[in-house]
Amino acid sequence: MEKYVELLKRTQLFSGVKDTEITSMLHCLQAKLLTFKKGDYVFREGEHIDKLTILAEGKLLVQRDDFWGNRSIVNVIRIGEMFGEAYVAPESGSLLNDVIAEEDSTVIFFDVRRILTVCSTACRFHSMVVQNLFFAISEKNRKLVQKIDHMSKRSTRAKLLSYLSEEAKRHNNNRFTIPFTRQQLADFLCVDRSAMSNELCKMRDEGLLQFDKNKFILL
Amino acid sequence: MEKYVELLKRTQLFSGVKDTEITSMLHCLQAKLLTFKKGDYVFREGEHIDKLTILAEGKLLVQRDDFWGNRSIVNVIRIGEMFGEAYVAPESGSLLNDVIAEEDSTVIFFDVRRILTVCSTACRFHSMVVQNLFFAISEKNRKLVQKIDHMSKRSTRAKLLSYLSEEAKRHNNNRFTIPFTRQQLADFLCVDRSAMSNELCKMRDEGLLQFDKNKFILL
DNA sequence: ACAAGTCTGTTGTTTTTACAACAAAAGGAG
DNA sequence: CTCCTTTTGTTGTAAAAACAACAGACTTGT
Repeated sequence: MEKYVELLKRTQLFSGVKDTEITSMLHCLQAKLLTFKKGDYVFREGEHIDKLTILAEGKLLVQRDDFWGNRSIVNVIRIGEMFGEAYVAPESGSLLNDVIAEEDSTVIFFDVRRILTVCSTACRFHSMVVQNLFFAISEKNRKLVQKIDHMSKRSTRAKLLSYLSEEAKRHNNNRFTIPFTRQQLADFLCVDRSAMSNELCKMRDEGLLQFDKNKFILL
Repeated sequence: MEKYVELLKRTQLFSGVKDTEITSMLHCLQAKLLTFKKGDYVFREGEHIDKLTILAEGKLLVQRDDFWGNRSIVNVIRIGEMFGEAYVAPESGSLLNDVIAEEDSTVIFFDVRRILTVCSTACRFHSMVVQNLFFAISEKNRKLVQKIDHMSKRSTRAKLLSYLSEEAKRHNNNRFTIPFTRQQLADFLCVDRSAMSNELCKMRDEGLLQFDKNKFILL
């Protein structure tokens, strides 16, 4: 656990909290470390969760398979990112998605109740963490709206352009790497993989962009 | 303003706060009342907002028109509901959507900075409001994921079924009224109106549901 | 009550997407 | 290195959605 203090220091949740304070908060929040093999479920849809998690190693996908077997990827959790913020609130209902390890992963679990119930004596920085959590949920909220914006586009091409240009903007660079395989990108944008692959190649042939695997260049 | 204390008492933000305390908080948060005619912009995409708002009268739509003129409705704000929570955080960037009065509307504006900076002396219930705000953002987050879930469905029919069955579940009743005209529902689900209208009628003919205007019955 | 405008359902046509199937390329395990 | 699996691009066909255009029902304002 101690080895992840450096990582935690750079996360949104512990932003501005010092090493020694993080160490004491790990106890206060009853932090636990769990590992998952590729393909393992971290959470299942329908579960009632009372844990906030930060990813220490690997990669997670927040996704959902519907009745017809179509998969929809809602979000990717990368190292240092969080999952479960939206379920910190009491009466937040059951989880709407599966969370699955896309690679062998290590996840830090925090006790939710310990976060909201400020322990004034032990952790002076508890309130700062609560505020960080607040801003984190706020930011995830805006990201979800952005995703809705991509998905709202009518054609596969428009969805791709919307997503890719946002990634370019986010990286401040027209060269960037996406965290998806083709199938995953299709599941993220909710379109058919082969149709999307086709569209990507057309766009490349038209000189709109270049790509190699999951490295893209917008032109 | 005083006439809306009863309304505010029943909102998520002021849940658990007494009348007299709400009255004093209205000053503390520099509450201001503004009215909008049908079609007026309450906020515009790209704006930097520093106000939290609660709708007192009318109806608002959170929407966005893309390059090709396709409109996407992200959310409806009904009386007592809130907009702007996700932009309370500093550095939350510019607004991603337009907010438009769908009917003549009255909106209460609160100063965001006053909400986050707890004034310990004046308002004992300030911290409760902050917590309420926290839970509200959290809930909106989950609602956005639900919307993504509807939109992720591949066919118009599946999108409709996903949306309508959630509404039925939310109302605890297979009879319910939706807050949309056909065009708006189409914009909300990001599909073509006529195709959707067609699909609705097919579903009715197959005995899956009944409808009259925006009243629906699932069978 | 009337006229103008909006909303809804309906139809036919065009375009796009989904689906299925396969081959080539890349990556991994033994 | 070789075999096996996964990923990606490609194609043809079937299905679905978008688009356009219009008529009737319903609203709204005068």
